[in-house]
Amino acid sequence: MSRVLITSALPYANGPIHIGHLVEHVQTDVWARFRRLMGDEVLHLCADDTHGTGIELNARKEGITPEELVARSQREHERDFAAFGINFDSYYTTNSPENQELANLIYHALKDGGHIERKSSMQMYSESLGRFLPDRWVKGTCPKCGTPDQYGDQCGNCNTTYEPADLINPVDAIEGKTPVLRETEQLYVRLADFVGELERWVPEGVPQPAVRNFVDRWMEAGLADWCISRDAPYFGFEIPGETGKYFYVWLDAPVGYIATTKQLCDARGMNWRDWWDAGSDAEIVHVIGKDIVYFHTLFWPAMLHAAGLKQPSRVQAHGFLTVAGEKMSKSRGTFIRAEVWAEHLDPSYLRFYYATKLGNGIDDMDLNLEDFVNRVNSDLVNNAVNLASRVTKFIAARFDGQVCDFETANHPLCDDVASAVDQYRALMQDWDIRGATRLIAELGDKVNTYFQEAAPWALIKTDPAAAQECCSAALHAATVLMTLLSPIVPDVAAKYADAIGVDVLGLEHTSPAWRPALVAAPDSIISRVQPAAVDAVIEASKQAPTDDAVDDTSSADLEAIKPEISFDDFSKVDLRIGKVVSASEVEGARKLLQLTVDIGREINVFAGIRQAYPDPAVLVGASVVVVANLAPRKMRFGVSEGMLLATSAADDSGLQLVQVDPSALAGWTVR
RNA sequence: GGUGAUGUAGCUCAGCUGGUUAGAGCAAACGGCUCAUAUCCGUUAGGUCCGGGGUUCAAGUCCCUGCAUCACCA
Repeated sequence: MSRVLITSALPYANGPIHIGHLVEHVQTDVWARFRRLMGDEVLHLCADDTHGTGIELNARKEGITPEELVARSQREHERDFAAFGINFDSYYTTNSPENQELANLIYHALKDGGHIERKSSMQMYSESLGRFLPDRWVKGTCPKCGTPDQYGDQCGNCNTTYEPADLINPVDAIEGKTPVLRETEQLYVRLADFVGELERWVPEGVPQPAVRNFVDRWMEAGLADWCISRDAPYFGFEIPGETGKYFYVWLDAPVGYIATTKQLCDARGMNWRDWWDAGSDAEIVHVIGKDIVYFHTLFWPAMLHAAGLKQPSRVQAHGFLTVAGEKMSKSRGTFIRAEVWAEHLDPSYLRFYYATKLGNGIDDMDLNLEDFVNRVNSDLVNNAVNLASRVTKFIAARFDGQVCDFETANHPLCDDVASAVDQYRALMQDWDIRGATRLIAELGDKVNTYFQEAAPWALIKTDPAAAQECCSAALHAATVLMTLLSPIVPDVAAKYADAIGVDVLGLEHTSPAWRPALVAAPDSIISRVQPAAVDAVIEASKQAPTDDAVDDTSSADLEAIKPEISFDDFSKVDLRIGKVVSASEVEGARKLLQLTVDIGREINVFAGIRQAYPDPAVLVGASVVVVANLAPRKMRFGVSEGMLLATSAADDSGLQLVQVDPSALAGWTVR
């Protein structure tokens, strides 16, 4: 038996859990349950990440204290994870005494080891706010390409990185006032001190080739010093021995893994050091998104090493979630909160679907809604669940719930079943959850085929004993199937277990020698996904882009106003009301729609709005605004004789045509 | 801009260190069963393995190059 401590990255306490978070937590939970199934001792831990300027700012926006914000967030997060069957041994918070104590411990170890350095630098300071400004609180014109309204760390247009002070005409993003430069002294960890140690650790702790690639490149480029302090005011832990300095949130966030262990161990009368001391025999596994690989493969192992604590046995990274091939979007209704999903759709559906897509790589994963419905209905409900249902019901109805012995040697099923268990273990151990799911589906096919060909409903008329043997073998296979499925969809497995009189399915139930005492017909285990329910989730998730006060990207992402023009310039543009006569997709063009528009005469227009109007027919009859005197433009598909006014956010999300009241007639002038 | 990943059937993906005729599931068409949640079984059809070069007796697989998509940048 091994001991495994496994974590997901700590969700930031300033927003709701959404289906993107769940990719990670489902993956972690499936794996933790898998290890438990294999008989290992498992601690599955997580916590809210609660510090930093983001929390402070959001609390201020809402008029509550950071502590109140953080407490509410934790309640909501715990509720959402529980709804999805994420089975934490503890879900704690980084804003805890244990975390402060352990952060201090690690800091002292770094300091005593001579790895902390002081450096002073000039930083942007707002006199009216009385604080230094984080990079993204400063905006101004890019010093390289001249694009206005860029953040203080990187230009969104030319991607140049720079310091906030390099911006032309910098202003703070809160009040719009001009900040001053002021000298400040900060603490840095000399990460380069740990190069030797990291070179040793990385090959064992970072087994995924694609991730290893990243890390090796960073190591080759050289490790820069890491700034771990922030000036007051800051929501976080004050640095011992300093005045007005706080730990940067990324210093104490991963320490939350240990703090949560300590809190749990204290409650259970265990010692956290049994898990985290350098000599511990426990496996420590961190599941993270690929965006935070740097922290978990360089900073974190270095910190742990300095403090004489155990480094991760494995850092397991995953890609991001897209929905329908695109980033989650509030306006498209694909920014789906866990809470909203659970209101309309069974969480097991999502767990299963993610399992069919989670491999060992860091490729992004797409939630394709049509594929989702097909996959869940065919592979889970029709294949596996229906199999469990048909076999148990048959035995309950025809054999009074009794199974009998059957010959396992040379049985058409038994070898396949046994080898499936072995393959499953190997695939899961290597984080190929998708492979394991495929294996389960294949096994389901085999058992269904066996049952179909053995046809016990016919056989029972001539040879009831043989029919019972065949059903008993099928039940054995179905039990194995449900056991292998249990880490992925525990609720489904639990209902099956109930039908065969078992508390929790375990490895012992996968033996062909095991017999249930009595087989009952199960209650409806899980029903098929209703496509209408999927539509309802999307509908319920749609919101205006500016609707969400918690999201800080709203006003910040507006495009800059263009240079001034004269009235004469403006009056050169002839805008007319147009009525859409017809609209259709353009063969071979991904973004274009072809429209015929009546502006007093009919013109042909190509518009790059297909993504916003997947069904062009809805546009017919719409009253739109057309630039009527734009020079015709020859495109690959024909000539475009006008342009339609449209609006969208800076990143093209929320794209829509500008439409006017239908009482305006075709050809009217817009002025 | 730097770096990484991906591109195989309508969809989602397998194809290990190069080796018969490129596979599976779903979706489609047809046939069969009736124990089961209209489920299950069988058959058929579906591919310029992103494009262009190259190495090799042999390339989806290796090398170069181009294109497209996605991501990360402490």
